[in-house]
Amino acid sequence: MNALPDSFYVRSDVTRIAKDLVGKVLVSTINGQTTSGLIVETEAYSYQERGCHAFNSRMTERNQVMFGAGGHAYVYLCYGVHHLFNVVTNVPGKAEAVLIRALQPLTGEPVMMTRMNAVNQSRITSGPGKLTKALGIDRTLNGATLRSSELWIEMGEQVPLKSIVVTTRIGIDYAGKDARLPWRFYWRGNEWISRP
DNA sequence: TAGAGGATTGAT
DNA sequence: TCAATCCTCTAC
Repeated sequence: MNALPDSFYVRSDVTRIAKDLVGKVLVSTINGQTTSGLIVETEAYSYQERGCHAFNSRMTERNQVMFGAGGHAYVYLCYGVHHLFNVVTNVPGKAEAVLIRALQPLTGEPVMMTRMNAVNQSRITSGPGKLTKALGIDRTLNGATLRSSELWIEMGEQVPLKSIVVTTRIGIDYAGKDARLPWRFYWRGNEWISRP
């Protein structure tokens, strides 16, 4: 394991971290089975905007992990069906996080395909709800450090800024004008992004 | 304590 | 276009 240091996560610019995470490698070892993938799509969330569960620094039982130190996992259940994985950033008290929306599989593809009940590996990690299932991530990892033996993020490829597309986030129409913030980032031309 | 709705997905 | 599915949050 060669996990990114806490200093990577404990920074004050969540959009910068979201951009920096594109090209990094997310690794899980669950029940002795290792799976990993290149991060190709992310979204940033901050207590300062309405798209975020912690808007206005409102802390609840669900989102309290976001109020802790950067470098931990925030995992929650969406629509009662899908687990979504976020990376908590910034210092304690400043609730910010980066949602990992899509991966390009690197290792453990057979394990992922089994978990996904898939006959081929096409698009098995192209979406926030899919990649958590493929990597075996669920709410038992909520609050876990990203320097644990089960879940961590490593250096991957250096992605030039011009290869990162900046656009608006998906599925947060309820956020009003904040839904138009250019806080979604993805690797230009990568076939594993969740949608164009 | 009841009721509404969601940072999605896959099938119709 | 729509149902699945259940946890969380809000209002009463």
